Amino acid sequence: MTELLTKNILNHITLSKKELESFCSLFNQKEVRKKHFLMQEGEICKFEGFVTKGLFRVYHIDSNGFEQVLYFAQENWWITDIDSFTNEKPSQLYIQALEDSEVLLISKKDKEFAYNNIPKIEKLFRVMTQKTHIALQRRIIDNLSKTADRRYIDFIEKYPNLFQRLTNLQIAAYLGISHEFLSKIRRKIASKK
Amino acid sequence: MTELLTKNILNHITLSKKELESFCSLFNQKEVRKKHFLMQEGEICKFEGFVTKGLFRVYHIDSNGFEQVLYFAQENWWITDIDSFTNEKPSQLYIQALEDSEVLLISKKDKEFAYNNIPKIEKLFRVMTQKTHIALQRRIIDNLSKTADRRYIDFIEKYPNLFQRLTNLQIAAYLGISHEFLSKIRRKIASKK
DNA sequence: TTCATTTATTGAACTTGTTCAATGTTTTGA
DNA sequence: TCAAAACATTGAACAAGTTCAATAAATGAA
Repeated sequence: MTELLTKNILNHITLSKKELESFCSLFNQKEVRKKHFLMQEGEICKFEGFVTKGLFRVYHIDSNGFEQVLYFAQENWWITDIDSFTNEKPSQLYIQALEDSEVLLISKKDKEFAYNNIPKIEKLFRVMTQKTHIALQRRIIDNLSKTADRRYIDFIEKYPNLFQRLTNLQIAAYLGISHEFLSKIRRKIASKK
Repeated sequence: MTELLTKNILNHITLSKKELESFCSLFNQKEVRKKHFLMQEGEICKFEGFVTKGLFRVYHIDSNGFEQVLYFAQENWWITDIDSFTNEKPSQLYIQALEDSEVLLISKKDKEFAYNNIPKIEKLFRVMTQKTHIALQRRIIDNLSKTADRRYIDFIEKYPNLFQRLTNLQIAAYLGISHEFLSKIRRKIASKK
């Protein structure tokens, strides 16, 4: 059950079998059916999660009622609202399953326990946060410098697998454009081939 | 000389006087004159820096020759190219002083030393990276959901001090718009008052 | 299987932002 | 101090992206 998780961890740092087991035992599995929410705006995020099956979207609804997708999380990805979780304040985000999904959840208390008792866990999350940080910087630059068609093409190339599993509505909300405009981009690309 | 640095650290975590001194002694001061570069594209980022005087911009030049500002760093801010520094690969960023400035620099080797010998330093950088991470997420959502005039007004309110010290060219490069359009936004705002 | 719901496409009118070129203003460094 | 350089503003023509409304296609639950 935690096989995918241990593989993921060993990708970032090295841990003894004992440490791994000790850390993994802190997680609880949860099923989330399609369209159901792992978290909604206003709640305080009580967990950090690792997706073992399915697909989630993490999004925000702005004051005009438009949805912006912060990221998608499929198998082998971590999900949380780091702001709400860390600072124990109400979240501004929704986390919704786009397919029948399964996650392994760790509570804040158990994560603190791990920080204090398995020193390398501090490093694990520093390294992971750094990697996400780099990806976020990249995305900011891309959003500032690239047109929507370029961002769409890049998205397909970077996440061919996600592209298959997502509707155009979801992709448009990630790219920050209307789905009608995405449709026009798709037509333009198709006509060029 | 490291007074500002110690204050900044204690803002994130608690450290004994001894640990603080030991950590701070790993930094070297460097002056960077206005318009000079702390780092340029293609170099491998050898440092993590803490600004004690002046102002820097961290930016990227895209394939069309346009500049995108990732962030500004004034007194009390940290600067580095986290991707280049962490993964020891050529940077895609420029770090330039916009005023006569001073930074405290720590090398990768000395930072590793700190990680291994002052356990809480691991926590310091995890906590700092998390905070930046939250700010980056916020900015992505803002860039996706807000129009340029809104982003400009928000920028002024959030960084009144930076606003005073920056040219409109720099602010436009941060907001992701042309400086001509920023000029038109400014006129519109002024006429409304 | 069916029909209601969600998703995708299209066109027309509109808004937001860019580009280019000209002009005025401020800063700076020799 | 003064000329050159950098910065800021403006207008006109254009490109990128939105909105709204209508229609078609795909999906899903009973």
